Amino acid sequence: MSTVTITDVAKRVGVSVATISRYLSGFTVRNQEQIREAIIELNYRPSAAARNLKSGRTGIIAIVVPDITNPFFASIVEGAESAVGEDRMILLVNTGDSREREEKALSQLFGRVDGVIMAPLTEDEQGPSFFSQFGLPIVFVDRVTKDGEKFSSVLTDNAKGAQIATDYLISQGHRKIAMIGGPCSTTPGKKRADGYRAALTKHEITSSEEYFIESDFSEAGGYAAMCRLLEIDAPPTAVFVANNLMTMGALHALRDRGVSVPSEISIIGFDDLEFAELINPPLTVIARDARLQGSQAMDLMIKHLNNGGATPPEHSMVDVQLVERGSCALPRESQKIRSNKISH
Amino acid sequence: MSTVTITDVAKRVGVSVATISRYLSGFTVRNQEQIREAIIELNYRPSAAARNLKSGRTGIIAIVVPDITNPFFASIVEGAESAVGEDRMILLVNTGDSREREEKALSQLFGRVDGVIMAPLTEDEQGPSFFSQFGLPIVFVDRVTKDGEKFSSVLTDNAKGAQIATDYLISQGHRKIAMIGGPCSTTPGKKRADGYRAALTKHEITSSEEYFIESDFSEAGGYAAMCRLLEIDAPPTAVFVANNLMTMGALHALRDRGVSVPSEISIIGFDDLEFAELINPPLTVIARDARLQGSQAMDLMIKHLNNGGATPPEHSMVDVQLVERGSCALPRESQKIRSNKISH
DNA sequence: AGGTTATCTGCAATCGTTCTCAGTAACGAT
DNA sequence: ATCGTTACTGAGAACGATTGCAGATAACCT
Repeated sequence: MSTVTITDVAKRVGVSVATISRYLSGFTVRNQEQIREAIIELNYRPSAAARNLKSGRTGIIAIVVPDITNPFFASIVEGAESAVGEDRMILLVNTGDSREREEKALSQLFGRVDGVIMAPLTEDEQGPSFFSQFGLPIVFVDRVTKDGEKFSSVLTDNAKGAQIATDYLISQGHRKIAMIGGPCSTTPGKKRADGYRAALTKHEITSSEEYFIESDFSEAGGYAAMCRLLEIDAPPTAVFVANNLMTMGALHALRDRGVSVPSEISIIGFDDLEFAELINPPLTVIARDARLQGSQAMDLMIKHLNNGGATPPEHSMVDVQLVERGSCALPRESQKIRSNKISH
Repeated sequence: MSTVTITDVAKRVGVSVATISRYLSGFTVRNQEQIREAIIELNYRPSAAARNLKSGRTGIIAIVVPDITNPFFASIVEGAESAVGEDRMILLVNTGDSREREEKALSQLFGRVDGVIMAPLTEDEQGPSFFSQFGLPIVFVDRVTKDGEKFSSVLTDNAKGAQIATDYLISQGHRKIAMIGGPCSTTPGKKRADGYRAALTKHEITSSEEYFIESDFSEAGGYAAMCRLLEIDAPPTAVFVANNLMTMGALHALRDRGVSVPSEISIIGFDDLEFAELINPPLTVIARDARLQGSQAMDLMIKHLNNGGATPPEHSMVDVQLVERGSCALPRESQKIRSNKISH
């Protein structure tokens, strides 16, 4: 029933399929009116599959993210969607932090999409040719792989953000500053750790390695990490948490343990959350514009595609910003800290 | 370069394309080994477009939601994704609460996907044939359109949820109970309002119409609605807010106005939020399993597709549940409420 | 009227698969 | 040697659109 083709329309009007095809692609043809009517009457819709086969393009751009329930990635998707334009659509793939699914997705995507915007799981994909082998235009967003220079990318100034966060804590008088970091196999995980360490070094603060915990960007990971930090003999007076989900986990842990923020411990997160001000206390964070990252990535992709895929890779960096709210305060008087030390 | 076809593989091995095709679809053929090698060596990948054209199926299921940054919909997507299986993919479309984009999406989707799981914007699509005209299998999730019975659906027991919420407030002693509702043109908007009113009626509470505000499910809408409620001469002692985003808006408004929860006003939300416990006070909500809704919708769709599209519509309902935390309390003694009135 | 463009048209090839159909080879049974 | 069966193979027609080419029509000029 619903399988009306261009041939049906042509027959109805009494012209050849070529004429219908030309009408559809905007050429002026003789029986415009009748064709238009016939198309409506028959409820004809061009077959996307046939068009794809002939033209080689699909009009679909995939966006591959590790976790769509992370508000940060949701915003990236939203940003990308806002920039996609009239004649293309987005195909979202959520890899659920699974390497296997990421690979499968990528190979399945081939031929179904014109390009892929992706936040890869880790930097160490197998060899630099892993992505190239698909011959698909790729734009990296938020994260890159080892051979990331070969493709366009839109990143955050992660190191700077981490440095600002750490500087801020230092400027408040903290010296025992811990960090709950993401996997160092990821771009943000590594760069944020770098920034944290750089800030400490700059202020000549030597920090115990106990204070740095490499976690996994998940809420559960943040929870566990914070628990570990609380069990250290000389617990930190401030913690920089490297992403939103882990921050939530850390706050849950503190809540469960009855540790009050910021009077007992200061917390600064990375990535703002819509509800950050509603939390008790309102959360101080390093923020960045996720929607912008998404839209920039899409812009880059579209530019590339419209140039016939002949553009050199471009790299863009979005800025970060300290949003001061109420989760950081001066450390408890040095008294207590010292007594802590001594008791050690 | 990257356009190696089945013919190339056939030539390489010295057999016909038919043999390669058969090999690909799992039949036993004579030169399995050589074919496998040739495919790898040439890096051959079957053209999805050609397959689609031939078979009429794409292996893609679309999921259309109004707002992907709403954690509820993000979870639905995640649930659907978890149930999609090996041989199919999800195409996500975010309509951004725009009717126009919803329509455009639907017409663009035709032919590119095998089916659509969707949460329609409003119930009043133009005529019952609006969706039928596309001849696409549809499963509604969370919301339906007027002709919803014709398609499978996975809904929440919205009325029951709203009733539980309102009953709960009543049982705490509240009588001045307001509701910030969603658009009554949507399924959840309407049903939740029904449930609220039913609960009031059941307890013979006559409520001023001022107490019911029809908002738009957005954070800004919730903010504005709460502001209006606070300006009423006899402000409510408790508010049932009909979705997560509006609840956040309402809480922001209360925070900005310095109204404390729950001592001055009780708040109960609909839909849980991951950070609901972190809020001050922890938010009491009506919760439901969004992931389950997503996966059930996907199951229904897959079942339908695997049966050659010949299954009758099925309707499933997921349950709701009261999650008691700290944002509801006994109303302030009538004293204070009266003095409030007088001072006004 | 005849010639020259300028437009529009239909034929047919093409995109990369799948699938039907007819055909071949191998092998055991008669 | 013939037959039937099994197990595979290749040729070629689809699927539904786009597009180069050449032919047809109309429009314009001299």
